[in-house]
Amino acid sequence: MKLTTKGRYAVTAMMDLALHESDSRHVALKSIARHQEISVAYLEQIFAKLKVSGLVSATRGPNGGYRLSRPADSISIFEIIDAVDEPIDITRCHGKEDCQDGEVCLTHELWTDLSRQISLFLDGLKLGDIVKTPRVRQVAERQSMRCAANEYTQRVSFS
Amino acid sequence: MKLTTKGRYAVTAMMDLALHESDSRHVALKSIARHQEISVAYLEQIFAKLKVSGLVSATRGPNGGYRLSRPADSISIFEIIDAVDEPIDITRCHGKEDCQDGEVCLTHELWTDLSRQISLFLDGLKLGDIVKTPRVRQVAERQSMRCAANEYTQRVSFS
DNA sequence: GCTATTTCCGAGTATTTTACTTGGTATTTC
DNA sequence: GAAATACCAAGTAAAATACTCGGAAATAGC
Repeated sequence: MKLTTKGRYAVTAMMDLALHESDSRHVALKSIARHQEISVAYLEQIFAKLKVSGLVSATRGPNGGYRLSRPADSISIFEIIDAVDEPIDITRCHGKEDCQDGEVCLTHELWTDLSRQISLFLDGLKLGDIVKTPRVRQVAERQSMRCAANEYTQRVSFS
Repeated sequence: MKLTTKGRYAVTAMMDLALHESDSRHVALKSIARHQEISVAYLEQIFAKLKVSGLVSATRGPNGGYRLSRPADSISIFEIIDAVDEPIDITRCHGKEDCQDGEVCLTHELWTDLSRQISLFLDGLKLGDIVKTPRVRQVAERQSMRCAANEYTQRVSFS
């Protein structure tokens, strides 16, 4: 399983959704973009995949946006990353056991073991749990403060 | 910590050395290249780094080659990969906790935890242990058979 | 000494992957 | 009908990866 910034962004964005889970409102990409400093266009790509995987659902139009389609407690980090990043095996043969002349190579099992280990770890981590940690709540708080301030500045300078 | 084919090759090559640990002879890159189907030139790059990290030592000239500088039981897979692959953090901020405006981002701890997890796993795996598994021994056996056959064919076709 | 075999070294390069952007269309609310 | 949003397809610039190439230095055996 590959780990790229895309996967990181996906998890971050999903956490943003999870933080607003109770609001019963949809969250617009624009808002996530502001909070997490990712472009809307890039977020669109990411959310297209998240939607296909059934992790989020969307509504269009004003006040539209995305929401989690399942409770945050039931969504694992693994699922999120798996949805957006190409699932790289670390193996040369893509898990087919034909790394070398149709047979396994010396290190085949090593990489499959490692992959499994990573997957297990990430599958044990649920979005809901992470969002509940004090550290995350604190960061989230900071982010909304900052954005509120920015929006105020914008309003003032436009008037 | 990044995981690329370079890292895979390094581990594979080191296993090749470990398999000949008892021989008290040096193993030439040419031999590893044959066994593992990696070009000598590329192996040279990899071994340059392994040498700097003190994992192997070399002698030049005919019958020269490389050997492990420590017993295989004391060398972890982590050390090998760490020696050849750029140590990527999975974090945006390279572990500095300034991912966002000089502060940590929502997912900072998540990625550092994962990195730690992977490192621990790989550090627990010692070259010596892996080389002792039946599967590896079997694959190694196959490899030397195959190469012996090729060498025979070469000799015959050149004469 | 000569030759073959090996490691050592510095560059260069082709391919692939990543991380985006661009320019539009469709849908919905007010 | 205007604004806000999601949706979609393609293109692109930069970086990383996975190598290759052409030599130079050391060493063993003859």
